[in-house]
Amino acid sequence: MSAYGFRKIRDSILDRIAAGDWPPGTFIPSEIELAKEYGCARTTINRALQKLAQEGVVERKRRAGTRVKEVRSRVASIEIPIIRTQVEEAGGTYDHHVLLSEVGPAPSHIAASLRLQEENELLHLKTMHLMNDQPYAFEDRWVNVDAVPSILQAPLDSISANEWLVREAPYSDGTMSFTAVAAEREVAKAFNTNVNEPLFAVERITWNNDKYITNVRIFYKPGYRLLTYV
Amino acid sequence: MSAYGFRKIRDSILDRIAAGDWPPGTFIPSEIELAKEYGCARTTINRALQKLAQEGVVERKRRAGTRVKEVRSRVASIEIPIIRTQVEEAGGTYDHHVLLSEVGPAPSHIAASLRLQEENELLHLKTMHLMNDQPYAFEDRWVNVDAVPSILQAPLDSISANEWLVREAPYSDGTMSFTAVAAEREVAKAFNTNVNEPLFAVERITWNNDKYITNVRIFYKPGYRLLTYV
DNA sequence: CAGTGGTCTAGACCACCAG
DNA sequence: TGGTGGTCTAGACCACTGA
Repeated sequence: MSAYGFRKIRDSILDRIAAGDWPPGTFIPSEIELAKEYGCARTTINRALQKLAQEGVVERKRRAGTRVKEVRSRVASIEIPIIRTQVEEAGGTYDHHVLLSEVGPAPSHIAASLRLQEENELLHLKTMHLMNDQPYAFEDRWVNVDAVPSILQAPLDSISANEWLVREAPYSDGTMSFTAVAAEREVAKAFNTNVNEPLFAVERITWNNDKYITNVRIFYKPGYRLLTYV
Repeated sequence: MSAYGFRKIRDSILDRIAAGDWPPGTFIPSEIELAKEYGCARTTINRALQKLAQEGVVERKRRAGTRVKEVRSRVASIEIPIIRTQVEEAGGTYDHHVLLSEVGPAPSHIAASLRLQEENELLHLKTMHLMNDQPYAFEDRWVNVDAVPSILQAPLDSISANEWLVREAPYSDGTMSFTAVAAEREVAKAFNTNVNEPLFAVERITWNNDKYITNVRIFYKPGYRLLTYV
């Protein structure tokens, strides 16, 4: 429960919005008025309202004030942990097998996603992550060897490429997308399931300033569900 | 650019972490020390460090201090707009068709997800959302009539149930999850695709205090991709 | 117990922008 | 130009928890 301090005020204001005190599109009283009403410092009100703004409930503008959003966007914060952590926090034992590790030219769609002009050599990795010795997630990764040459010496049998890259390229920025895909033969076999089984997939592209580092697709086991905590 | 105030300090600390000043697993100086070093109030340092914690870069514990995370988790913020907004912002024209609208008892798994003890009557809606007259998303929704009795009089042909609920029954909380599912016959037909086609699905349950309002599953058209902006 | 982060206060200055 | 939110300050008290 968030029953103390600015959280309590945030909850209270949210309740009043939900109760219809301030219908969508209308303005909430100013921070100063609310501070008087709640008998607290303006800073505390400010913090509560900033939280509500971050959650997509209200919009705030200087001079104008704080307005209840007409259509409340749903903002979800999703934490994508390292798979090992994910497994261990679920109480399982983690392991992984490298199924493929070879250096070669990239297929055109991968090269395009990594903004590679020339025909760079990439490290192609396929890894199965296991939870309690059962298939958990299948990883298909391309690493730009130019950006991270030392990847070729990494002990990828004992540490996953993901964790290794996080250590070597901690500044990475990137994009992430989620899709549903049909299991191709190789992946289906790895999961011991049927071809065309729907799989939840995450695709990440990360770069460091202008250096594109890696493109990875992770296919989770059938039935996987990504939860969010609003 | 975030070149002023606590953001600048956040950036500076992040740079120093990346530069190796404080390797993963080690502790950052305390807020008081950093405040001295940066020549600002402790509150400002606190804010910068809280931001880094929220971003998954550091872990903070009372008494212990602030530690650089061994493995940096990826935190993504996902904004799920109203479907109409989603379509219109993509430059398309929006429309929707109500395929089913009936009141009746809930199947047990729906009743369970809405925490309904008795055999409440629920409004069951199936809606196809269109973009440029093409199927875009299929919505399967159950509404707790007890919590929102006026839903029965809503003009759901002209306004989608989603938008109507947002206006009439602001919610305070909810959960959201993402999965990949195989299209069942009805949905496949609605999308004019094959049975068992993988579809990206979002399930949302929302409530207001103790009143459970609605359970909705939205199946997006084949190939749909949810993007995040880190 | 002592030191850390979590939070609140009261006051201040500033950037912004609708009127 | 006045009122709004954005942010900072200096100080304070508290909750937690490692030693």
